[in-house]
Amino acid sequence: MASIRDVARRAGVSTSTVSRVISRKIPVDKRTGERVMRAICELDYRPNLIASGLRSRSARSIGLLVPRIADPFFMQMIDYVDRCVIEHGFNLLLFNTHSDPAFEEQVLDNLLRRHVDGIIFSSVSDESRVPSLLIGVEVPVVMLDRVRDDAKLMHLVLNNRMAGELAAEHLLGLGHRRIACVTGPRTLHLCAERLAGFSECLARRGSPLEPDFTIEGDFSLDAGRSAGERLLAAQRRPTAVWAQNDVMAAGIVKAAISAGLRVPEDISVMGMDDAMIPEVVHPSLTTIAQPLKEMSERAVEMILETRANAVVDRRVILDPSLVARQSTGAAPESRGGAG
Amino acid sequence: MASIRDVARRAGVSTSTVSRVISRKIPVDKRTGERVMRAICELDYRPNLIASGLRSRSARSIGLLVPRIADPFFMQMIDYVDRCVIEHGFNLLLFNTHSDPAFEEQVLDNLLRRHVDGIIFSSVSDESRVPSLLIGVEVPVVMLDRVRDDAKLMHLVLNNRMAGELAAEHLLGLGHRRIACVTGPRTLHLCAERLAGFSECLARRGSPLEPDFTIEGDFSLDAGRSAGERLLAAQRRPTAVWAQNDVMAAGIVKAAISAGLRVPEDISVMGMDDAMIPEVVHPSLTTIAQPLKEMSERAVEMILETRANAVVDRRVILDPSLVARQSTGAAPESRGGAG
DNA sequence: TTGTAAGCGTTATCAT
DNA sequence: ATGATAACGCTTACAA
Repeated sequence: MASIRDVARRAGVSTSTVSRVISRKIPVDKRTGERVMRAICELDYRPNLIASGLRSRSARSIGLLVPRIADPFFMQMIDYVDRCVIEHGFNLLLFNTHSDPAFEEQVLDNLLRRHVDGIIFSSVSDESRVPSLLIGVEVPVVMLDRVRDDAKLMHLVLNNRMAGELAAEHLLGLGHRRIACVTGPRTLHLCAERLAGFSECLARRGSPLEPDFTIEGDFSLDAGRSAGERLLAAQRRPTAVWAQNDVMAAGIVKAAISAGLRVPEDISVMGMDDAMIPEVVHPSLTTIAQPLKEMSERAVEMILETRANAVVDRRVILDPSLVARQSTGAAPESRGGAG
Repeated sequence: MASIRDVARRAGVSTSTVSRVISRKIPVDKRTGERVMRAICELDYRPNLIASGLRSRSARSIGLLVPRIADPFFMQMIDYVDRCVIEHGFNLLLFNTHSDPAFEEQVLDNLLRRHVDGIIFSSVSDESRVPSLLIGVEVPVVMLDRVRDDAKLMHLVLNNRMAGELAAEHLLGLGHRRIACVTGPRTLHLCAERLAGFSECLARRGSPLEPDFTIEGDFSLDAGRSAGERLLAAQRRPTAVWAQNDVMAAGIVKAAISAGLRVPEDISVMGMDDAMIPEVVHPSLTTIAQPLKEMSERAVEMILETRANAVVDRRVILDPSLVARQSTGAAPESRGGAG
């Protein structure tokens, strides 16, 4: 493959001139510039980004760490981050941490060896040592949805408490009083926050969450399904359920329909995330949407701005929003006779 | 950050010795080896993969090109490829071609500049010039699901004709005779193959596909939904539909249920791919599964073996399989009275 | 077994 | 505006 020397030789200039033509940061005489460009084309020359990365200390790539690739939410995130990263002339290095602290550390090591220009880190395990390992590092890091206040790292978090409140308000507004919640792993701060917002809002409005009506899941379809089955088996079953992600909500819907119930006529179900799942299932899921596009873009921008020594907010909080679809409706009691 | 020189200095050896200790390909005296390791730990030294990549001409990374990241099928593929790549000590560079030939070429250029160790390329557009551009290249390339016979490139394809046959056999076996098919973009060879297998099998068994009963879609939920609506509006509607991916099948299910039909009692629906969607919707989708795990692993192995100068099959064909779930059942005619 | 030294293909610095 | 030259941090002949 042709190198910058071959181009220089062919164009009758030095390698520095070729480099200048390519980077187009430093002015070059128009005629020599054209000669160089011609040589580049004739030789089908492609600058070697590895070499360039070594010398300029930037391989123009961003590392994205997610706990799970095969997940609708993270898949959307990967897509958005990728678009944004490409737009800025960078590439995406993708790492799956498998929600495993040990794996995370190994992956991090790898990442640092590759000298990426920035790291976007979405962990779903609050015990990870990685954030602390990340503090000394010279590359910009943005943590997504983590709260442990390592003020040294940039943070981009969702207002998870508000997510719970929005869900509660929506269901209360439809007349529901017997409301259940299927949470994610309770050890996750973000799940606890969502639940707190949800239950506090219910309590404030006079319909406190019953202990039997909060079930912990692991964000999987099966967790949703079995939580649904348990809730429906209760003597006085709930008329509405909020699941802390859409996949579990889909599981609950399956459990309900399998049990001969109609959604939302007999029971309302809502989810969270608003990535892919809600439209695919029937009835379409009402959900709490995360501003995933904005989150992804902000993360990339925070990194790029830090790199450029711009002044950057070190902590950004974004608001979720309600997206009403078909899976929630008026409470049975408020439509027909008393429950 | 500490470099190999710092380590060498601290351990009182040369940089080559340090390099040997790290690569552990060349024997090193046990005692010096330990001294070096200690120095590495003390300095928290991490070999720079950019520098190593430049010198050794291998950055230990594999490039994966997919037409769409935010898609259940490709998401699964990305996950499997990543696992396999990591297992072999490589990293994944992900590229979204957006099913756009122009974008593909730009992305390819980028890929070549990065001197990846191999390229796995899954395109969903047969007109792309990329494969021809790829022929001269010195890095191993594996094409997924492309048929245009550039014998210069390695291929890994699904037996798409068999996929159509399996679908037809399944529905015929359940007693269906009025059967429809919602295809992907007809310009794609793989879609044409699936349809050919499907319709030839039906014709062979005396239930040829009616022209009105094949509808072209674009693999999207909306395409499935509107195709479903059109099919259900027909005077004599089909009793079974095969969609060439699961997302469109989900759209058809939604159309059917919205029209007041039961699945599968009134109409059977089946999909293809078997990635994420079939379990999430209700009823769970019967589908034609692609052996995605095997495909992904084979692709990575083909690259690694080529790199190691092993003899490699240049063309691998894998078989799909039927996964029966709840969305298909006996034809209405064959259960109750005649249609 | 270990050290020396020459690159890998760029870019950055300093001249001119 | 352009050229010579020295890095960047590592690997790898080759020599010892």
